[in-house]
Amino acid sequence: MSEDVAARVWRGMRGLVLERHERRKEVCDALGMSFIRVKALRLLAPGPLTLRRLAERLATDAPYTTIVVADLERRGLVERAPHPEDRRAKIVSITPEGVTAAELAERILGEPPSALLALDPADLDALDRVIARLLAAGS
Amino acid sequence: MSEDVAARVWRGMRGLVLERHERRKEVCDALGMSFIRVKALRLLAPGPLTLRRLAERLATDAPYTTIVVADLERRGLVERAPHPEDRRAKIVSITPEGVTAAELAERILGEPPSALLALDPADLDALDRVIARLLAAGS
DNA sequence: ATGTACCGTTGTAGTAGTGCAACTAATGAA
DNA sequence: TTCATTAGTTGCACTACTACAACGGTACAT
Repeated sequence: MSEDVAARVWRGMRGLVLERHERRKEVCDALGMSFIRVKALRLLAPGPLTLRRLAERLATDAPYTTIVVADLERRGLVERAPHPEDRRAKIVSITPEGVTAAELAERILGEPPSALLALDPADLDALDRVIARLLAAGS
Repeated sequence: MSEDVAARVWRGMRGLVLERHERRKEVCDALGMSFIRVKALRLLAPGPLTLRRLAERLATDAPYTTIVVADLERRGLVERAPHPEDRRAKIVSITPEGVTAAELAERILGEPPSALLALDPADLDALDRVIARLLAAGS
């Protein structure tokens, strides 16, 4: 049954990501901040967002996002500026220091498990191809 | 560079598991308990553990594990019994009601994303084979 | 202009989880 | 026996996060 295979694959992927290679604590220790702040920083790395949009991406509400952003701003990692077209909104953008921190986070979180690095190149390519398809599919 | 491929694959897997298909909230709502309790239940499903061992598996300390287990016991989902050989220790085991709850959690967490179910059977098999190898490798 | 809706902020209250200290009971070694 | 160690528990203090209410400033349609 291919549903069983899918279930086994899914369990396997979850196990790899969530149990064997959870780097949450490591990255929080390295950056000296809570995980939601790391997440915010990574979300802002590609480009500025309004606070509201950031809140959505963080799956939290605006009030808490204000606190997170204020803290990151205090650390000099992000900046808040009024939105040029909508003066109600503010755009939150990452600073050079923030980029450095975000890159460190990416390096820690993105470091592939050794098993993945040790994988046979053909297997790795197969994995790469299929994962790309999964990501391309909407959900 | 195969390291780049590995990094891309790893990022993809993390994205799938952590961003696109995070079921934490869903399972907590369904079971009416915090995620660490769900985790404890799932850890106890295969067989009893001492409280200390459970604490290790939960990556938390003994005092908090006591609280979690006491709460699960109040709900009738686990039981505490004195260890037959070491009267300092207690063995925590899951009840039939606990098994039912754990199965529900497994069903929610283990439900593969639709993209995985829609995958070409050959791709799915390839994925299955490689994931199995990754899991077989220690880390 | 006016009513409605939206954005960010402040505040408040509650839950979840972490970390540490101290205690009892039990084990095991000297 | 005595002593160090371990298992579980209780308690406390703290951080992180969630959820909601309310407010001022702004946008926009009518």
